Order: sequence, then C-alpha cells, then structure tokens
Amino acid sequence: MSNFDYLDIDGRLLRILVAVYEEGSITRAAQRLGITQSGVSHLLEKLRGIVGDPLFVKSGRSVVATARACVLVVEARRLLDELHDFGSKAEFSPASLEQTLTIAANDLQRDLLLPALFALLKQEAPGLCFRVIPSNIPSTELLRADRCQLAISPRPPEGTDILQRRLFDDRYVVFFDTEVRSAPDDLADYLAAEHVTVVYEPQRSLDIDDYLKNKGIIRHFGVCVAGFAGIRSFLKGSQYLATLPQRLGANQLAGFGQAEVLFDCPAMPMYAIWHKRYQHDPMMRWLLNKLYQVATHI
Amino acid sequence: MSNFDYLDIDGRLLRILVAVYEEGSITRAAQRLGITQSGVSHLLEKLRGIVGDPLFVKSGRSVVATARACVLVVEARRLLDELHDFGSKAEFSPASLEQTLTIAANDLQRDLLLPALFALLKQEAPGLCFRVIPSNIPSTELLRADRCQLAISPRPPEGTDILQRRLFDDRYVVFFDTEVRSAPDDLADYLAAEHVTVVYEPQRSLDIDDYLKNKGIIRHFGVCVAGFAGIRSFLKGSQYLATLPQRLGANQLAGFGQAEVLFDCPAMPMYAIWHKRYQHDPMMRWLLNKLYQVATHI
DNA sequence: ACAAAGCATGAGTAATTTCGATTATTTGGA
DNA sequence: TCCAAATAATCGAAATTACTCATGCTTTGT
Repeated sequence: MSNFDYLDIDGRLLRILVAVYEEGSITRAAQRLGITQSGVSHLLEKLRGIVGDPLFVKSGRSVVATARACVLVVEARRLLDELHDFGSKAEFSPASLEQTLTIAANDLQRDLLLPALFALLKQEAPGLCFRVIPSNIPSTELLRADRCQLAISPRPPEGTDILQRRLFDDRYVVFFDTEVRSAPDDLADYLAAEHVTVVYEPQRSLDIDDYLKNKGIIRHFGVCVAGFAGIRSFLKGSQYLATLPQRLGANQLAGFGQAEVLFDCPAMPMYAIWHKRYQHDPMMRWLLNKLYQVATHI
Repeated sequence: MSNFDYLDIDGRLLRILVAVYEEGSITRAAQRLGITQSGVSHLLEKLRGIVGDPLFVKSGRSVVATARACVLVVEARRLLDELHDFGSKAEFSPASLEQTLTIAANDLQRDLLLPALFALLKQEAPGLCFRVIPSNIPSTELLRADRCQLAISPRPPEGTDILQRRLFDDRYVVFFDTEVRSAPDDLADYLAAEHVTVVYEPQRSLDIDDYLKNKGIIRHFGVCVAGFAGIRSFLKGSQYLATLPQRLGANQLAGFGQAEVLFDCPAMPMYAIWHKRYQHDPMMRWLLNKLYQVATHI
C-alpha cells in the first residue's frame, strides 16, 4: 500500500490525466501515449491516490471525468506547458535581455575595451544595463561570490573554478611628450630621466615596474598616480617618461611620442576571466564573443 | 544511458533543486531532505540531463548555482506550489463558488423544491448561478452527458452509473374548490365528476393517471394542461376534481379543499438523481444536503 | 603534507513502472 | 435471455528507477 503525495506527480502522470480526459477512454489514451492499457490504469490509480478523487468513473463501458478531474485537467495542461518550458533549453535572445551586467576592470581595461564593448552589446541588447567595478587583480572570491560576471585583467586568479581566455598581448613602450623632449637615446638616457607611473592603493606597483626592479633596473619616479587616467596630465609638457602598454597610445596617451623599450621586457597579456558557473550560460557565450571581437579590432 | 525528458520532472526533483540552491551544498540539502548525499547527487545528475545545464558547479569544496539554475529555482518554487495545490484535496467553500448549477426537473419539482433550495444555496454561495431544464423523466443520457448535474424526478432512470436518493414520499389527494363544491362523497361521486389533470407533450400521462387506467378506474377528463402551474386557474371556480400530490396544496393549490382518495393508490416518491462522477464531489455533497433539508421541511 | 569536508561514481537493493495475460463488467445484438 | 465485443481492473513477472553504502577524487585549512 504505497503512500504517494504531490511530490510524486510528474509529467507522465499529468499527461495521462489529460489523455484519458480527452479520449474519454483509458484504452484509447494508452494507444495515444504508446503504452499499454494496463499501464495507464495503474498510473491513474496512483494519481487517484494522490488527489483523493476517483477522477474517472466507469460509465457504460467507458469512463467519464468527475467534476474534480475536469478542473484538474485544465491545471494539468498548464503544468505540462510549464514543465516543458522548465526542461527546454531556454534559448537566449539578447534583444529580450533585461539584466545588469557587472564587469570588474581597472581603468586601463575600462577605457580601452569597455566603451566599444558596451556600444556593441547595446546594439543587440537595448535592455542591458552595465556596471563596472574597479579591481586591479580580481580575486577568486570576487568571481566565486558572483559579485561580477566577468573580470578583465592581466593577471587571472588561480582556482579550478575560474576560467579565462587571453584577449590580446600588449607590449610596453616608452611614452614622452614630443613637444618637450625626444625619445631616450639609450638605456643610460632612459635611466637618467624621471619617470611617471601608476601605483594602486597600498603600494601595489604595476607588473612592469616590479619586473624592472627585480631585474635591477632602477629608475627614479617623479610622479606616481593612482590610475592610468592621471598619467596624461603629468606627462604633458614635462620631461617625464612613462613605460606603459602600447595600446594606451590609441586613447589615453594619443598624441604622445612612443619609443621602443631598451631592454628585454615581457609582454602584457589581457585576460577575460569568469567563473565556471557561467561556462554553459548562453549570455556569457554571447558576451565573450563580443568581447573578443572588440579586443581583436583594437 | 537513460534519456530523460521534461516528463520525468517530478516534485522530488524540483525540491532537490531548491534545496541545493538554498543550502549551497549537496550534503546539507541531503540532510534537509532526509536522504543521502549520494541520492541527491544522482538525482541532480538526472535533472542536469533534463535541463542540459550543470546547474551547480564545484567551487571550492562546495557548489555554486549557474545562472540557469538561479532562474530555474524561481520557477521550481512556483511549480512546487502549484503541484501542491494540484495534489491537495481542494477544500470546498461555497462562498467562493463561481459556477452554474444545472438541475433537471419538471414544473412540479421546480415549483415545490427549487425556490426554497435556491434561496438556501444563495445564502452560502452568492456566486452560484442556477439553470433549470425541463425533464419529466430524466434519461440516463442526460446525466451521462453531463447536461445537468442533478435531476429531480419520481422515476430515476436505470443505469449502474446513476445514483439516487429518495427525498420524500408524497401521497395523492383530491383537490377541489371549496367555494363551488364539496369533497366527493364516495367513489361513484368521484367518478361522476369531471377531472382536470396534467398531460405532457406527446401523450405522456401522469403516473397516477396511468395507474388508475390500468386498474380499470375510468374518469372523464374535462381539461388536460401541460403543467401543474396550469391546474389552478382551471380548478378555481369549477366543479372539477384534481387528483394530485398532496404537497401541491402548500403552494400551487393553496386554498383548495383536499380529500383523501377513495381507492388504493401508490405513493409518489421523489428522487434526487445524479451521476457517479459527482459521487465524491464536495459541491454535490453540499448541494444534496441542502436539498434534503428543503425536502424534509416541506 | 595531512586530515577534514564535500562531490561524484559504481554496485547493490528496494521500490516502482511497464507489460502481458486474465478477469469482471457492460452493451448491443441474435 | 444469452452471447460476443468492448473496456477497465487486476495479477504476476520483467524492466526500470530511486536510493543507499562504500569508495575515490578534489579542495581547504592547519
């Protein structure tokens, strides 16, 4: 004597209710569903136990629905539709997207990539809303706690649940104001000059600055500002040199002179970084595709 | 390699999705649901196959929900509520009843029982709407095809799916206008008088008239009208006698004289008749109770 | 590096579903 | 009135599924 309850209701049960109701016969319902009459009879018995109503009573040689069954059939049809939607792989349509997209990036990536990316996304998804949160080196925690959907950074965090893809490699060049000085002639000239660079909050230097320091290349910093946006105004009209990613020349540092660095220097990669939870999310696929598109056209 | 689809979604599966989401852990979800971690893991695997999304991905030593899972959890909670409603024995409340009640009755029952019944029902169920369809002797087909929910008749139809209950027994009496004549002294007097009675459409006589005819008691009919409502105006101010159910004296034939019949005469029963499909319907239970109440207070 | 926590997986068992066959009931016709 | 056709319920057996136990693998914190 099994004791079923509402948790045991599944799509098959609902489908049987609807089929028997519509066919007005258990045998024909079974034929329609491609199972045996016996099977339908048994499952109907189960459903009867759950809802506490005979649902169909024998009348003549067939069955007719009880008042309760008539009500439940309407419900069952709706529930079946909803279960179907539930199970179906929700197809993604940017046009009907209504959500906020949070991206972690520092000001370099923000100014370099995001304006173009947002313009591109907005074309297809007018309902999308953007939020940019600052993050030099995004933490695993940031992504894990879902405080942002995407991070853009040269240094992807470690973690087995963190996924990444390189967007581009940038190389370092030396920026200077051509109206004030010329490119450094050699390493000695470079080292003799005063430099300007970016330092974040509690003494976090840029990759390149750390790298050169470790290599024994000691420079004298005249100015350290808290973001790439601040560089321009210090560099303008001064003798300073700034050793920064080449792509800054296209926007922030447009109009400045560029010289190759005079020592071995690693490239600066840029990564799109996201959490594994979005790995199968069509929205993320779409977003990443757009981001690659923007990154390769810069 | 079982291939599940949306029809295999049941309450347990939805509950697991919600529990894992809320607990943020498969183990804790299992504890909450009172099954093993392994069981949850297996069922989650099944659900993953159905919706085509990992739903939860390992992150650290626990799991976090994918974007898809977040959406589905909301759906799942709603579906669970709906399944619960579906399975719960919908308690019946007359006050919230919004439907049409169709009763088959001929004019005798209609005028005798239904006004009082409707008044009683309306007190509890203001949203109820009534429809009365004429039917001398309700056919099995009428009830089987659900063309009415209830029939009231002296002659219940045969049929294994037809249920009935006697409301009352009425006896026949002789009605006459006391201002014109007195009660018939004896059978000869009774038979000498002219009679008025009811005959339906194509020559269907009343039970009593058929009965007397078969018994050899031949009367002379001065008037045959097509319904009980027509009797009164013919009987008023005339010598006619009318042999009809006693209870008519309370309404239709109020004020007329009544005399006992002068021969053996069967009682006239009255039955409430309904189809088996309504046997467990709380609305029908309620309706029948009210009907008994009305019938016994007449 | 190691222990603890947590998820996945495989095998085994109990429960459920499904099927095939049979039984019981009803209807319509000989 | 009895029989054949139609149909639902029921029974036993096979197939499938749900769940548990035991175990392995990964991550985390000490």
